This record gives sequence, C-alpha cells and structure tokens, in this order.
Amino acid sequence: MRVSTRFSDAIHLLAFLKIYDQQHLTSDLIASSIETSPVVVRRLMGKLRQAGLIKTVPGSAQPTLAKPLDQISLLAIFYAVEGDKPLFSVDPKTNPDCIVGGNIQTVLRQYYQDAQTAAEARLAKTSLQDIVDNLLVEQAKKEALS
Amino acid sequence: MRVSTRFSDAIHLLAFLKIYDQQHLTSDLIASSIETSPVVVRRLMGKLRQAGLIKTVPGSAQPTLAKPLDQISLLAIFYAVEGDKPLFSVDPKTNPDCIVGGNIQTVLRQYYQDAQTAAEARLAKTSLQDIVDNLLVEQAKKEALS
DNA sequence: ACTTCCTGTAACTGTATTAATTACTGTGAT
DNA sequence: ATCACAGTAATTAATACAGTTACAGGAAGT
Repeated sequence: MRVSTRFSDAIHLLAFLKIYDQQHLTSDLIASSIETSPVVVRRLMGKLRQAGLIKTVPGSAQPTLAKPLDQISLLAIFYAVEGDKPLFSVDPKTNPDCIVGGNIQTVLRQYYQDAQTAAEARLAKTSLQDIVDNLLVEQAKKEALS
Repeated sequence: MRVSTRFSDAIHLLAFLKIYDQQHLTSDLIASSIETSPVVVRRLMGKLRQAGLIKTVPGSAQPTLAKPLDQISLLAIFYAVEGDKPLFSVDPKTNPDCIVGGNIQTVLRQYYQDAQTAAEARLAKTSLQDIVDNLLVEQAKKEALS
C-alpha cells in the first residue's frame, strides 16, 4: 500500500484556500495550482466538507476553511481523504489449517496497527499552520535568490 | 499509498521457513499456506535472498533463514520487498508559479519523512522471533478452546 | 427574470500497479 | 537418465486512481 496523492492534494487545496483568500475561488483556479482537473478538486472538497474542514456553497465560488489553521492537523486531513484504509494490508485469506496461515492475520494486525499509530501520531503533531508557515518561508528563500 | 500484501506474505514466508523447518520445503508447499501461486513465492524468495535474509539453492527444495530469528526485523523485511517506495507520495508536478504549487513538495517531503520514520522505528523494534512466538501463542489458544 | 458562472455528482475512459498464470531454462536428487 | 524443483521472463487479469465528459441545480450579475 501506498498513499495516493489525494492526501498531498488535499493539503495543497487547504493551504491554497488560506493563502489565496479572496472572493472568487473556483475549482478551476485551484485545479490550475495542483495541476489536476476541476472535478478532482471538487471531489476532494466534498470529502473535506463531509469531514467538517471546509464550508462550501454550491454555485458560489467561495469555499472557506471551517476552523482556524492551527486546529486542522495533517491527521484530520488524512482521515478525511483516506479514511479507514490501513497503511499496511494483510492477506485476507490464508490457509487456516496451517500454524502460520491460521494465525498470521491476528498477529500482524497488532504490529501493523502499532506502526500506523506511530505515523499518525506524527501527522497529528503538524497543523496546516505549520504547512502554510513553511510554504511562505520557502517562497521567501526563492525570492531572496532571484 | 498503501503497502501491498507482499510485505505480509514475506513475513508469512519467513515464519513458515522457521516453523516448518524440514528437508522438503517446496515453493508449492509454501504457496499453499499463503494461498497464492508458487511463482509469487519464488519471486518473494528472490527478493529476500538478495536482501540476505534467506539462502536458497536452485533445484533443491531447501530454503533456509540466513540469520537468527531475533536478528531479522520487520523493517529489514519491509525494505527487502518494498524497498525504496515511500509510504506517502507527493504530487510530482504542481504549478511552479504559485506560492503553494511551487513549494508544497519541499515542505511535505519533510513531514512525510518524519511520519514514515516513526512507522519504521516501530517496525524495527519487532523481530521475526516476536512474530513466531505470537503465532505459537495464538495457535495454543485455539487448541485450548477445541 | 434571464443569462452566465459555478458546484456537486455520476458515468465512463485511460493508465499504472499488482497478482496470477504460463512457459521455459537450468540445477539438484535419486 | 529421469524427475522434481528453483529462477525468471512474458502474458493476462483484476483493481485502484486520476482524468474526462456530461448534466442538474444553486448563486450572482445584469
């Protein structure tokens, strides 16, 4: 397994909402920053809205963040777009008549959960505020060099 | 992102080598425990051999672990079969003329690396010895109930 | 009110990844 | 010498994503 770019794109989208906070923010404009299609953006916004991270009004081009930046963690975004799917997947069916095949799922699940929890704890420590701060720092570095 | 069942299957395979340590261990027999095809097993064994975790001799049905159980960590197995691929992937190309699009990869890579490292640290703490021990405990539980 | 722009979704397509299958070469064991 | 098996390439099949098209309905400007 492997996490799709949905997670990255969702973070991108939310940061974009903050940094380009203006009246007219269409899915087309956001899509041009992510370099994807507006439909993908709208689908992402659907998930983020369901998770209570943004507010949108159909027809109006005015999506807004539903919470302060520092109260949106990367983990919340991860759950919003990747949901329940575990990072590590166990083989759903193995030979039950074998000491290994009959018990491996039970055993692995526990260790996999530990590993995933460790990663999630790290994601929980970072907020959108950190991301936006870093984006602006990186941008300033570039401008200083040009 | 998401880790394929290769990782689980590789752990399964190695545990099987230990628990059914006998003269005649064909890829067919191992495959019947994982419930996959013998070719998949041989491919997995190829990667595990390259990583120095097992020893095999073509033609002989006698794969063996190359190290003591407690010196094979889940992380070593993970690297052997999943290698370089990161858990979280960043969108390879976003709009460079945008504050977000032009800097998001740099920023995310850092936080993604932290999260992955946290997960890997957890995998490093668990050895095949732990897995085999747990498999036998689970098996004993089952037998106690029957 | 009417027109235009936009969102929210469904349906379909293209593509990449993974596992399964087939087939072959070459080594080991008897 | 024969049989069993490993190693590996090539093909097929299944699945998951992202991209595209299409359209119904809401919002905004005139």
